[in-house]
Amino acid sequence: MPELPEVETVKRGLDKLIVGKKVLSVSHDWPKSFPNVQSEVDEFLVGAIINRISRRGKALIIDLSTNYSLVIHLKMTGQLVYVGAERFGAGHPNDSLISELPDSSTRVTFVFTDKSHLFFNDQRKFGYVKLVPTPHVLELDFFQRLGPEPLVDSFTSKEFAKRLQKRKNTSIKAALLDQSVLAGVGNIYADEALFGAGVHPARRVGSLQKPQLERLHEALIEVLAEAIEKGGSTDRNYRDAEGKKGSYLTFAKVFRREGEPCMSDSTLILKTRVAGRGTHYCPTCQKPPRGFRA
DNA sequence: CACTTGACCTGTCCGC
DNA sequence: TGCGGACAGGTCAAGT
Repeated sequence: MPELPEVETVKRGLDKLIVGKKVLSVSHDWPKSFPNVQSEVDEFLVGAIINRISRRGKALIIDLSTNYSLVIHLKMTGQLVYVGAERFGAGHPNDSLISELPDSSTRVTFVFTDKSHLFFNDQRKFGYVKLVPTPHVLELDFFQRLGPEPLVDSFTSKEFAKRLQKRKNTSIKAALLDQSVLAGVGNIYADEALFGAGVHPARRVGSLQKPQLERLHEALIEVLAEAIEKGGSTDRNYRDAEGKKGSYLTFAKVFRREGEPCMSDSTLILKTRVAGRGTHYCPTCQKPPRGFRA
């Protein structure tokens, strides 16, 4: 479940690993994972040089020298793992997960001219890699709908409150998961930020007072920034560009911690369902709204 | 328009 | 042990 911190971690890894490389060949076997036709691949991807990597929300954008870009969404189980050329030479020692690739979840394989590889793995096939003319990337519906990046200065508490206006009658958790309110938050960081702010996930957006919104705004930024520092969260599938797990869940205060004592007051963490998602919270730090039953 | 639910997929876990 | 079904949760389409 790559969210903003995981995608940012992959982005930073790819910055170091593949920028400047030239694409030698590309193979793919699942149309939804790579919807472009072969002629586009031949013309705009094979032979292209990787110019620049960026992230917007949970999506990665890889700009190529052909004025095309690869738009990549990892959705639930996607991975982008780089494997250096030495692994494909003779007699090189095996190295953990990387020695297993490609595997049964590999959907797309990029080979660079120096023989290094980039694998797009995606067990559940929800994610995609698509080749789009660079000038049209941000015109894609996905990007058009996206709200602001939470980690830029212009994302103020005031901007946050304004964005929440159109979601007044839903739960705050559903609003945080709505990518048009802000970009990049998913199930893990929604729960963590709500705990950090002491706000119950089922609270109606319209019922929150300004100080609570300010605390939530602050908690969102804090949680996302700390998660990037820890290399993101690995629940099961997530890996960074070098095939390594993120360590944030070791530090998570509520996510996947049902039945454990709250770090703040030792009340047992509960798990319920809000906005159709598994939702974790401390019932005393995050006072449930009237009428809420777990 | 606001909001919720189901579909897209597959691996894992739980109960029988 | 085997097997069906629930579950995991990001986004879009379709529903109320």
